[in-house]
Amino acid sequence: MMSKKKESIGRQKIPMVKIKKESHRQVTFSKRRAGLFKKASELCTLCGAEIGIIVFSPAKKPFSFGHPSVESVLDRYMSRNNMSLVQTQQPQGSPAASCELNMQLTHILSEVEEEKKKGQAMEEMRKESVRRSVINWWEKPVEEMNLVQLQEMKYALEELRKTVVTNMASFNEAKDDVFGFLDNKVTAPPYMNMSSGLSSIYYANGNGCF
Amino acid sequence: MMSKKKESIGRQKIPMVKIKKESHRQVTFSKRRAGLFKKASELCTLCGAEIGIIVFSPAKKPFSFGHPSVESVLDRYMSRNNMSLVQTQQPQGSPAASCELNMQLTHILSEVEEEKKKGQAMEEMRKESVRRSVINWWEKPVEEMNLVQLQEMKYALEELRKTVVTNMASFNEAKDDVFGFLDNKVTAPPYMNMSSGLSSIYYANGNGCF
DNA sequence: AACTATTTATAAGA
DNA sequence: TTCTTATAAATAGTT
Repeated sequence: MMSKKKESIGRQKIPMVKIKKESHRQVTFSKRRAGLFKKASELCTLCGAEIGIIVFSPAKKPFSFGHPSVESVLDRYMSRNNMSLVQTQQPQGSPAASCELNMQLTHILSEVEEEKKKGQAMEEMRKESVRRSVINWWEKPVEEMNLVQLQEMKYALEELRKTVVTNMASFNEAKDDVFGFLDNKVTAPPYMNMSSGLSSIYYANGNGCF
Repeated sequence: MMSKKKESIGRQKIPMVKIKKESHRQVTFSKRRAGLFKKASELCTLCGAEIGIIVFSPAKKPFSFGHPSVESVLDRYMSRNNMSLVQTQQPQGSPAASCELNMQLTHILSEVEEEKKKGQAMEEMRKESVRRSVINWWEKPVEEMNLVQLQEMKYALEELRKTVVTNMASFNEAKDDVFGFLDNKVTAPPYMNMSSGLSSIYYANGNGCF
């Protein structure tokens, strides 16, 4: 056994953007689809969950995973939604639309919140940068300029945070104003599922309204 | 130096059987569901796939993930399989208001998405910068790079703030609109077929919305 | 909700 | 496609 090191550079980090090269994308799709289905199957086994997954490849080919079966999961999902629509007789207005809009509003709110967190994280980063710069400012001539930049950024960040906080408040008011009346009528408060960070609209609900 | 031993035994291999302990199972469900949705979102981004996922927790709570939307993916899957979506007609309020609101929300959603992506990209850049800085800080003046990073970030943050402010304003308008039409108790003809998702173009409903 | 130590997933290369 | 390998990412157990 000789030392034939580095036979591979191993897994490398890749940017989270669409893979350009067709062949490469196809390979990645296959691998990751398999990985996704495996994760789903483990979730079913470990937690007793029921899962249905539909995947369309970039070439529009359909793949699916289901436990106990795709159909049972989809049926249940849809009947739940439809049941709720049938049972929930709303007096007037557009309750279904309201429910959906409310959910999307909630979704947006959570995203705004996420941005706020990011803003705060970046402020932390700024502080860190400042710290380092202050420690070394006498070493480099660019430091002074850097500090000016940092001050400007600090200002921008503080403004951003103010704005976000203010608007969050008005958003919440708006939400309550518009949809509050639903709460003491037929529908339960909409349930919002977690966000994973990519898709435009995905939500589930306990009251079947979407 | 001493102590500071094993603060954690780290991840351990677990048998692939249903987790007995209820609380433990619930925690694992949450963690792994999040992981599953993240994987799905990455598959969408990297490969341009379209994915719909329905998950029922052990407690029968539904969660879903969809890109571009659960409905569009399920609908496409079902039409391929000669299944029929049960579409229940819902009485609608002011179609014009709904349409307007939907457009507003679609617009806001897409902008928030865009900002979110920007934020993520920024975060990546920061990480990369930090990583390089840590490795080479004694070799090169990282100050310059940091300056560029900071300038870019400042610009991005200012843009974000503008967007947030703009969106808040337009949403508040939208809020007033929907509030008004709900209050009006409009009795509208129940011919309008409300689809589930903003991007579900499959359910043509004749009013040009969605 | 955060933190490690490990296991698991997977990007590259063959 | 399938296999290998080294590294990135997910997560089990703990606080």
